[in-house]
Amino acid sequence: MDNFQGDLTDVVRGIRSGHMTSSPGPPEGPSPSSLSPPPTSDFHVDFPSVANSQMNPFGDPFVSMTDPLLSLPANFSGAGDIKNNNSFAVFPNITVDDHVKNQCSVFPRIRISQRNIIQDASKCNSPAMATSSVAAASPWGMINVDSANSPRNCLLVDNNNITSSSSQIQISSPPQNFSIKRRKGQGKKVVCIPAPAAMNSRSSGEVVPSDLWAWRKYGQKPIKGSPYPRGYYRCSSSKGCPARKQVERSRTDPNMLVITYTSEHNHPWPTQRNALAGSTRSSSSSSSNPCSKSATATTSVSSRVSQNKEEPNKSHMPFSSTPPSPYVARAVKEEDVEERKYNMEFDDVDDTYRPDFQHQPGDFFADLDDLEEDSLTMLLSQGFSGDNCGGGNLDNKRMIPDVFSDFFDDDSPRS
DNA sequence: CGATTTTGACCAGCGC
DNA sequence: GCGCTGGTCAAAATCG
Repeated sequence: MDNFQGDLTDVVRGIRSGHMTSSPGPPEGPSPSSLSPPPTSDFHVDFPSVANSQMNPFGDPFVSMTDPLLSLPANFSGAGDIKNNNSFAVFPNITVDDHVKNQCSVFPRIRISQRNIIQDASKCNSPAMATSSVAAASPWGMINVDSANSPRNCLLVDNNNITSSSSQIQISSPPQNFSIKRRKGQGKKVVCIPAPAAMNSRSSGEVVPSDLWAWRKYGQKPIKGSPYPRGYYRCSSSKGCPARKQVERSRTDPNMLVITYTSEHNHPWPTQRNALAGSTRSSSSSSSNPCSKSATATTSVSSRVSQNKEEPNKSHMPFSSTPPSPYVARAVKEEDVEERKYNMEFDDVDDTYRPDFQHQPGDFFADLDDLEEDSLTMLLSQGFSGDNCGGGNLDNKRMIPDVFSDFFDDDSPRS
């Protein structure tokens, strides 16, 4: 029925069209226009380059992984569009040359130090976001926030102050927000992201942001007090993986999706076999060939991401080559976290979701070079539309994933 | 045919 | 104990 969830495609569309707040929502739901704008605040978001990702003190294997929610061809006007459309994401320019030079993280990962978290986020008012300090991460993003000072933890991007040319982007004054936290006492990580409008989904119109893991929906329930249903997903990347997530709209802000992650993945990134299993139908398993005709312009980003997942473990993922897995998802003792989080120091990142490594970090980070490059390889090989698949149009051209092709059908510059 | 989504039923936890 | 609520199960439907 009515789901007001969204997937990356819609996020992208929303960003592109400036309709991030256009999600329909039920009649009884709060009107987006009635919502108070978030406060103006300043903090920094560091987009780690390949170099600094290698210096990642957190040992986070995802640090150099790409963030589908934050990835778009910047040349679609990049900051300009963001500026005009109240978008939350910042998009890197992607070129073949960038790839070759290994200078471009296709999906830059946002990391916000707690010390940089705005102290004036009081206008952020999602109840779900209203508890305790948090440092958590999804596979596609990690943000450490101090909610002690922000009832609603938000990553807010300034319409007026975005610099995409360097690895550091100053952000302030947000129209949209993005936050991650752990729900008190439940061992959960809550992610709050702008809810895309349901524009291209399956029958129900349900669309869910992708986060590189393969999720299978196993239930949906109406939630008391909320006009929006909650979707229940489990990890389908690996059989027996306890990872769960719940996706629902914020009650107070229908434009926000609240994603609650429960339990940790007990496996590396999806294996090739299961990545396919976890992919959505819109991406045919036969489309390992990026030029496959089965890949249509309406294929969701989610499915494409799932497709991409099958690549990493083939040979490039740092945890793919050495069975058993070189890393296991960290089993967080949430009770301990709960006890600590109110006293968490700004530099305390222990609460951050991250995997443990069973091999030398240096080995892992050495692998990140390949990983970083391979991320783009995957995108280039799978995410672009047919014309680019012929191999003849790669010359320093902006490569535009066909998942974004809709945005360029009209007046958007491609080069 | 295999995998996912949908959706009603079932179960457990909690408060009264 | 009862009712409410949230989380999960599983059969059917759907899709590529």
